[in-house]
Amino acid sequence: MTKSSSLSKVDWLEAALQVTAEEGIRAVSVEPLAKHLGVTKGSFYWHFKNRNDLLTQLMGHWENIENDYEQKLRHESDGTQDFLRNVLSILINDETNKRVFIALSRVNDNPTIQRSFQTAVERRLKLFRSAYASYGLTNTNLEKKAYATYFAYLGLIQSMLDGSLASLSNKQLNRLIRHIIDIAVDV
Amino acid sequence: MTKSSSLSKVDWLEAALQVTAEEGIRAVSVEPLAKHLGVTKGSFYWHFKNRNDLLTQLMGHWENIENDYEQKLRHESDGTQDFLRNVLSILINDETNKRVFIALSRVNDNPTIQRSFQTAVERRLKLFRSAYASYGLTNTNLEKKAYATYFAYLGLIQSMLDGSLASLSNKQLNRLIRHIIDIAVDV
DNA sequence: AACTGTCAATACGCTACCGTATGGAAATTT
DNA sequence: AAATTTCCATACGGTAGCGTATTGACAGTT
Repeated sequence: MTKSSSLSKVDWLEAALQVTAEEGIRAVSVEPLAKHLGVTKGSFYWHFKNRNDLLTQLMGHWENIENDYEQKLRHESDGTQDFLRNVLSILINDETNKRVFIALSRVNDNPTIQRSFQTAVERRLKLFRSAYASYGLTNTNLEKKAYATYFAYLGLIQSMLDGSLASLSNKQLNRLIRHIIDIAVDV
Repeated sequence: MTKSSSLSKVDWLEAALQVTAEEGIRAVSVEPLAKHLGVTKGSFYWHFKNRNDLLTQLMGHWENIENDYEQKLRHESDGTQDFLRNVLSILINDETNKRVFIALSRVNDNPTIQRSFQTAVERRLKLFRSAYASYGLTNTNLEKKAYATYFAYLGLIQSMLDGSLASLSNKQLNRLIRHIIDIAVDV
């Protein structure tokens, strides 16, 4: 950010992603974002057609990040015993990933973002399906287990972010997370 | 709404609750709401101090509704075998309850609403705890099971509303819901 | 040194919403 | 019937954000 005198498109996208994680998509607005980057919106409208253009490109950026993420995950532990455990552990503990995913889930007035979110949902379901397939599950058993795990994952990360688990100590929270993962891994 | 020539505070609260369910808290705005009720905001500011006052009173209204709800639930099936099954079935199938609960979960800029949401979360956890207590669970086993069920519930209803389950047929969806409830009931 | 392209500042108009001030009609009270 | 209260309309000013138009600084090119 301070490395170059003039801003690139990627600088804007990364700032936008950060704001998304911290305050949600609605807070990704051009004037505040410009102020955050220390410029005026004159710069913004040079790089982007309009706000919606930014959001669309932001979704592309995010999907690239998620692709790399998935590649890494699969490359590291696909087919092994703790593939699912690794996947869940990372999805649950990566603060930015969690926050962006939940932020996207809250959007209800932007079809492009909603499609991106559905892609992200499908990606997670696919990860869970391949894990359970490697455990020998098939057909509806596999589907049911994949969805059950997805719901538990979604409910958990959402609760971690909305304050519902604020009364738990760190130790209790970690035990709870481990328990949720144990249930998912247990077939 | 057409029953009386002039509006009462409750008329406004119910309209606000409906908008909350349909489009979220952010859409509960005074001028659109007035238009929806066929009046101007002159009326609104007679009934309420400001928008925040409306939201605060809306939370009170909602908590009353939830209290009645819980009373009814407990009165009907507390202590019986299918208490938990009834609770989940109702929480999952009542469209308005679901939508309002999720709408409240999305608020991150209004402490009053956030407190109301936490109260609603706590109410659901308490229902689950009393169910599992009647099944003989205690201490951390009871807590873990209550949270696991809450996460599954939250993940499910959220997915029902954000379109993640749109590819499922009604039959498939109902089977999935039944499966989630079965898991919850199975101790 | 002049030219061109890149990035940004400034100024402007527009929309949607909040909140206030004031006046008025209808109902209710006295 | 006069007075008061209840409920609402209208008009106004203010803020936040979007998007456009114009100008300008600076870097690299020729």
